[in-house]
Amino acid sequence: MSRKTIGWVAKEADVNVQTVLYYERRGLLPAPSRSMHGYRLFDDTSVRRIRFIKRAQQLGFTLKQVMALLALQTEQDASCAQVSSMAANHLQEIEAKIHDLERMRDALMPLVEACPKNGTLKTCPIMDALAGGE
Amino acid sequence: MSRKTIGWVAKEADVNVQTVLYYERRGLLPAPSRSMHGYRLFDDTSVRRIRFIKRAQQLGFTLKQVMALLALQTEQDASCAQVSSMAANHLQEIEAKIHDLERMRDALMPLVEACPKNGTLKTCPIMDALAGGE
DNA sequence: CTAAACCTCTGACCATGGTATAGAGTCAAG
DNA sequence: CTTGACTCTATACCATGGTCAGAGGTTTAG
Repeated sequence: MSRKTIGWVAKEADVNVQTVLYYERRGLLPAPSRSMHGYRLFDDTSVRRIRFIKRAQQLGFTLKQVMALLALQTEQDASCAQVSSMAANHLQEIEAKIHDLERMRDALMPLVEACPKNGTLKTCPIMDALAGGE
Repeated sequence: MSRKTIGWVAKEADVNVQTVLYYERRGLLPAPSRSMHGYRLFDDTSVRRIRFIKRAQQLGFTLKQVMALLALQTEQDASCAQVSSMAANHLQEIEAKIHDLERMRDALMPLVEACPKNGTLKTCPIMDALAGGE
């Protein structure tokens, strides 16, 4: 397979050219080889790597965490347990965020329901709660 | 009640002095009056305002949204319905975020559970999923 | 009187995940 | 040979919610 330009990778991986450059800057993609005139030369391992990043992002991993996952991927003695541990940690963070949001929802929902929606601010239970109920 | 310094407000409202300045820069707090020597002079309406901001933040409102709420608060003809509408919108956003996170959790959890935690990366279901299962 | 402790101001910096812009060089089709 | 599309580098910008640094003025206790 002949080596392709950055535009090709971007299209294949369905990201912006700038994003590929950004990932390279961030160290998520290795510095690619270059053509005579300094053009980056990629192949489909780069495309697969970007897709890996995107899938990890869909699972809520930050680029920093993805970087750690990618680092494991290239270590030959990396174990499944390390990946699992990172994923389990991340899962806990996700659950914590869910709980935070649920707490917000549970605080806000009764206020919205209690709001008559026709009065002034003085009788608004939402504003009242925000003002501290004083 | 005598007017106090920024340090006093910060302490009363349990925020950083810098944060008070930041809120003023962002327009969440009005430009305070000044002493002879240019020092900001506050009273407890400022403290109450910062506490309002903090409570709204706890409900997940961004500073931009808080600004809108505060703007309503000072309009005399603002209605409860406007507040309610903002809150209801925000509630929907919260629920959307919860669903996103739940989707992540539901994708990640079976992978973590399926992971034997003792193999190499080649047999790791998590890595496999991230690599696209190819 | 002096030194510490507080206050002021502006502007830059942190992480996050990119996007945009400018000026210059290169490549391929017509 | 020209034109348009692509690439290069470097830098700046977006929102978010602050935090920090530096240079200076003020206040207060000893």
